[in-house]
Amino acid sequence: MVTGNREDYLLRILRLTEAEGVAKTTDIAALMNVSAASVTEMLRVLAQDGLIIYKKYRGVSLTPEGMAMAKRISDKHQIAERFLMDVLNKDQGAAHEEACKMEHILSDESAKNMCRIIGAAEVTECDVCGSDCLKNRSGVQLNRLPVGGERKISYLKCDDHEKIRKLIAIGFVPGRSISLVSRTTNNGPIIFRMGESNIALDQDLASLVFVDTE
Amino acid sequence: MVTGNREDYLLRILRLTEAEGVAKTTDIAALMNVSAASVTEMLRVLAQDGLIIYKKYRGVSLTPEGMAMAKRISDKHQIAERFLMDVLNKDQGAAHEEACKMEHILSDESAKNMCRIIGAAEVTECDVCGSDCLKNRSGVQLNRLPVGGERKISYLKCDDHEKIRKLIAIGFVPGRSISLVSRTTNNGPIIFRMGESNIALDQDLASLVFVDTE
DNA sequence: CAAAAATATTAGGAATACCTAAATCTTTAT
DNA sequence: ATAAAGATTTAGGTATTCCTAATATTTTTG
Repeated sequence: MVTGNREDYLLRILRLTEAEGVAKTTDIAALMNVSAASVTEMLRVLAQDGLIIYKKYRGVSLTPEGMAMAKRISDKHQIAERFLMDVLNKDQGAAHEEACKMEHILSDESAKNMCRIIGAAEVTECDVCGSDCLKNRSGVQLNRLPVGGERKISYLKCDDHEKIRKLIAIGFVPGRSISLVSRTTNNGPIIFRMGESNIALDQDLASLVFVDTE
Repeated sequence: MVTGNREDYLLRILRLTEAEGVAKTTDIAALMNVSAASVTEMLRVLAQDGLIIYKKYRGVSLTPEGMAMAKRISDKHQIAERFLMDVLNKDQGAAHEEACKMEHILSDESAKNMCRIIGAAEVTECDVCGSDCLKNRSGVQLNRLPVGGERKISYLKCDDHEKIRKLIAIGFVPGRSISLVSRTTNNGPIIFRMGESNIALDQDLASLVFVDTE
């Protein structure tokens, strides 16, 4: 069983490997705020679990499984951190802190849905979300929808946190079905139907909402 | 130091106290999926920490501090659960599961901001959010409903995952309209009407379902 | 190329949280 | 009222994860 604690070690090892090529006991210890002896002990355990390759006195590297696990956690951290900043209004420092805890408990599904909401082009290859994460996503802006057809909201495009929050508060949440009722000429508001009610939305806000193609 | 684990115990004790007046070792053990012996051990620790009042063989109750802490966690659970459903599109069961983990790591600030997004409509005193939260959605327990009047299910109160899942499976989902058809004497089941059908529900299950205070 | 310095590991413990089995206390039923 | 049943606690262990001190290995440097 891989505990949150072990996940933390894995993540540190990933970061160190990325930055330095190898992860050394002392460096891990420093980053984890733990004694070197504790690190050695944990390395043995992780090696036994097949997550790292560990040679005494020689530092460690991740096995493919270990790498996959670490990447997954790292992705969730990124997603959570952005979400906390963009949607829950936290500053970078606080968001990072909280993301360090969230990364261990966030379900794949929730992470994926957070991704849809923040929709920024920042995290590239994301193991959690697969291909439909944050990069080159297809989708149609709500304001370009033809009248009538029902679509599902795919994601909200990060532009301005305040607007995102407003949209969510109104009910524009990924996964929901929506259809365009009518469009005024020029740049007036557009009328949508979602659930039981009609909603008017300004063009500029509507342009932040992307729905599934087709 | 109060770990997430201890917080879980505190929360169980709160729920049992609310439902039954006292929290007994065996009940706690059953809800936590842990041996009675482990519970006894933990109760000693919690008592030592001043969070509960514990008299051997006599069950426990929360001290003011313990109560405050348990309430705070409970509030965060409710907020996280609703947020996961309303914003991240999770179904009740999955949202509940994940909220059980989130409740321990969610910062006050994030919880408050979640409230702002989801809780604009329903309000009252929540220890985390102060005045503007969703605590007051807690209207009336289903088993206290007068015969006849139609109400909407507001939420299901966390007590035990199995029961919650059972209720959901039967169809007790927030938002649905329900009315009390008849009540047997004593502690027998209660008959409700929901949609096209009548449903019998035990008192203890019914007490977990809250409907809007008209 | 050794000795000093830096790094890493082993040894021996501590705290938390869990378990089973046995003992003890309380409740229930005859 | 008392013995059986039920609930709770104690005793004795296990697994994780952390610690300090002592030991071993590697690297650096005079």
